[in-house]
Parts: sequence; C-alpha cells; structure tokens
Amino acid sequence: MSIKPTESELEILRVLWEKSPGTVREVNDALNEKREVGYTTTLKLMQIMYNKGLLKRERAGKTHRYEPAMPKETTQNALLSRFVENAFGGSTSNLVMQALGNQRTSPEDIEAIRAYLDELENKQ
Amino acid sequence: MSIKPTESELEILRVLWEKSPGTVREVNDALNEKREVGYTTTLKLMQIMYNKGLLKRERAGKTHRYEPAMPKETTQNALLSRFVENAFGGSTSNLVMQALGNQRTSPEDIEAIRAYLDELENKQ
DNA sequence: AACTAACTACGAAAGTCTTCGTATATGATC
DNA sequence: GATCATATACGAAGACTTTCGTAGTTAGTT
Repeated sequence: MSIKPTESELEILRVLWEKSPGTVREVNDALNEKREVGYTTTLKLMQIMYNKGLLKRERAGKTHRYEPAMPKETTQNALLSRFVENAFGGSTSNLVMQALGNQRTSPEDIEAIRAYLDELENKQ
Repeated sequence: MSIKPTESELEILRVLWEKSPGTVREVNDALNEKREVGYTTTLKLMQIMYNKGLLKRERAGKTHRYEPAMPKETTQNALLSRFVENAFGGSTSNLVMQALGNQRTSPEDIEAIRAYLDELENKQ
C-alpha cells in the first residue's frame, strides 16, 4: 500500500491541508485561483481519490465534505522518500544541500535549520 | 521548455549520471540489476529521450553512445523546484527539515550540512 | 558475397491521468 | 408538489507512459 498521489491529486491535497474538511465547490474555487479547472473535473478527481483511499468524506446535506485520509506529514514523507530515491539516488544530504543552494534561503530559515540540526544530534 | 523526465527516464538518467557516455546495452544491463526490463524497452525509452532533448548521442560503429544533455545538477534542480512546489507548497525549509527528520541522517551528513550553511551565510 | 550476431527503428497495445459532457439526484423556494 | 439551482455519478475521449514484438540495418566472420 504505497501512497502515490498524482500531481493533480496533490494540488487538491494541498488545498485540503490548508483547510479541511472542504466541499468540491470550495476546492474547485481554490484551484481556480491558480488555473482554470472545470467543476466536474475536480469532482471526478476527488471521487477517484476517495476510492483510492486518499480522501475521507461524509455527507452534509446534499454535498460531501472531504478531508485527507492521512496526516500531511505522512504523505509528504512518502513522497519525499520516493523523490530522494528517484532523483538523488537515495542521498538525502545531497538533496538537502541542493535545496539549500538553489532555492534562496533566508537567514531565518538557516537559523531554523541549524536549531533543528542541534536537536537531531542531541537525540542520537 | 521545462525539464520533466518521467520516472523511467530518470532511472536511465541516473545510470548515465554515474557513467557516461553509455550504450543502450550498458544502460539496460545496469537497469536489469534492479529489475527486469527488455532491451527494446530501454532502447525505445532512450530514443524518446533523445527526441525530447534529454539525451545526446553519437554513432560509434554500429551503436550509439548516449549521454545526458544537461548537467546532473540542472536536472536535479528543476525536479526539486517542481517537487517543493507540488508537495511542500513552495517551502524549501519545510522540505529540508522533513528530509532531515525522517530519513536517517548520519553525524557526518549533519556536519556537512552545517558547513554548507556556514558557507551560505557568508555568501550573503 | 553470404551468414550471423547485435544493433536501430517503428508501430501498437495496455495502462494511467486528466478532462469534461451528460444524466440523474437532492434540497430549497414559490 | 412543481420548479430551479446545485450536487453527485458515470462514461468516454485524448494525451501520455511503459512495454515489447517485428522488421530492417550494420559490421564482422567464414
């Protein structure tokens, strides 16, 4: 049982990570702030995600209210493992350094990461 | 013109990042150490990648010798940007911390990253 | 020059993803 | 209870990915 949302599915998950539960209408509106998507397209996708077990839902009157079936972190970690494997041959530290080097990182970010490294080291 | 190798294409790129140029035979042999793939499958994929501009090639006798059209880092960065966007809503530092927290990171890795952070900070 | 082994080219099938149109159901309003 | 706006369900088309079989090409060997 591997978690493997497609790119469009991830778009929807991102909306629901931000605010959930949410209706198809709400999700579709959120998506349409970035790009044009038909309502039934979003509906279909969310139905598929429900069947795959990526979303939970419950009826509320005539609509459904959806929410992610798993915590954000669980999904992100699953995606991350795959990605590290696929693109960086499994080397997490390579990925981290590339990420830090390429995307611009603010001094605050750097501090946060340092603190986190300290924590990590103490834990071991 | 966005760089967007598929997962199978990435598998091939990883082989050629390791050692290139390489023939279809060599790449296919390398792939078959992990999983079974038909020779013509690999061939077709590499032809497609050549047409897409992901690989360069030149004739050498009756075979072709292929190599990545772009430096590894360029491709990795392109993939990384997409991934940060898709899975982490654009937050690089979130990705980095998740990566460090979840995958096990050795003390040496941590040191390497610290050194890298120092460098980064001095550069700014 | 014919034969053989290994290569390339290419078409097509099977699977998945994304999209949307159409049909049907539901609940509120007159 | 008929009407209307809005929901869901579902099928199917079109694009892309992955896979491999078959046909044809090439260069070395007898």
